[in-house]
Amino acid sequence: MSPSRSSETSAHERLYRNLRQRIMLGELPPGQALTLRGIAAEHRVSMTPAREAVRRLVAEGALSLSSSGRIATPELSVERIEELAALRGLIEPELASRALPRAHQALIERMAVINAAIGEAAESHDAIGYIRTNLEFHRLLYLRAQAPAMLAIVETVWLQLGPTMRALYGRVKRNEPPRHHRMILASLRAGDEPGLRLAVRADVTHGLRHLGTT
Amino acid sequence: MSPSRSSETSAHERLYRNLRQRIMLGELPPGQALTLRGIAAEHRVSMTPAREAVRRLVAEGALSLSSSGRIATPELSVERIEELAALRGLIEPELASRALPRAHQALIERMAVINAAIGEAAESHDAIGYIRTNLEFHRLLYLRAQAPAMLAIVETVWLQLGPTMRALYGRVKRNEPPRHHRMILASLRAGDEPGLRLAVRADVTHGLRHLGTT
DNA sequence: CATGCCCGCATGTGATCACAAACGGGGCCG
DNA sequence: CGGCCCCGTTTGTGATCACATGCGGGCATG
Repeated sequence: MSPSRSSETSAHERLYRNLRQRIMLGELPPGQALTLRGIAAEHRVSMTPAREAVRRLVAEGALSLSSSGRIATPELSVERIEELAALRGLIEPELASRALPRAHQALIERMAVINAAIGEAAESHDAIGYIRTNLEFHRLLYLRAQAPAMLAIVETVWLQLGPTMRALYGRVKRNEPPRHHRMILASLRAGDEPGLRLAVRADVTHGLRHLGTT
Repeated sequence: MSPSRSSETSAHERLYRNLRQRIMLGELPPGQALTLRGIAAEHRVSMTPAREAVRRLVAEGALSLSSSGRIATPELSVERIEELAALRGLIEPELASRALPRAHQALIERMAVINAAIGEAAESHDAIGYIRTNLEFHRLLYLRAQAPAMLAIVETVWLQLGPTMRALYGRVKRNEPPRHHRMILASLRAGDEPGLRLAVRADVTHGLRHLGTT
């Protein structure tokens, strides 16, 4: 076809990034149905790149296939959510700990700025903005850990939790940033490694705890 | 086309499973080049299912694409290997701990049998058999943890390490099962949770430690 | 004999077609 | 009025084709 848009990356890569971002930020509710032809048409490409992007996202747990092959965002069971939260609680403190020696003042200030943005998103009840800035807060720290494989796995977990997080934060009306973020920043400033691990673990575990109200 | 082989699963699923197993067991050395047409021809299907299987494996880190899209098994840097080993050391003790309360006598005996098979594979210098039985030993335990998401992530890590493990075990001539396996079995029998965590962590960390000889 | 260029072929990407299955709505029967 | 069946249509799967790209071997050149 005419390469009207001469983007650097291949078509399926663009579809993949677009879908991945929408899922991770919770723009799609759990159980949302998708079709290959719909995705393809939306991006003005044929079914082939759509198939590859979907296949990739299914492999990462960001989408699920019904027994007959229909595509939808996953509807997570409570057990699975708790398991994914446990994985976050296992890996993220490790990433934070590895990032701590490299976390300079400038980084901490940038994190504080993002934390303020989280507060703004919370005040205006912007669920997607809240999720996005919250993930940015964590990712900015973890990038300093110089551990790409660990970060990739954590992002996969975030991806799987995306639709559920949206449903969760859409219900719980927050007005302020997570309380543990201040503890994370304080521990970073103090160079307090055990405190940082605890703060990160608490932050990660806390948000996913009130699920009994489902 | 004529559905000559009426297998239950779709074609790309069969290709995926076949390739995944070969990679995880270390049948392919690091840097081994593959082609879509080659994979397709080997399984008597068209390129389409081969593409989807490869895409899925790339998403899991089992295969890597060059900048021009060529397919090969990944050649891991030492840093990445250490990171993946750290992930194993983080998650596998947790899985073992969760499996412990459900680990009955019958399970422990089956693990002991597999451990003997590991010894046989080691004696006959059967690298692939060694890797396969070793993973079976761990998987059999972790299945009891009732934590499918964690198990899936650990298996992804195993998958990424597959070609490297082959290169590793092919060089180091082992003659016996990993020494920490006896500690794992003993901790299981004694119901000793902290000991189990330590034994698993040691087992996982130990095997990947002697990399300086590269 | 070493080195760099060049062309042919292998390879991945995307589009399109054919087909089987299953979803779902409308109508029929109890 | 409710439940069930049936058929049209949507949807995923696999095959095949056209094309751009880049790798690699062979030849010419210094």
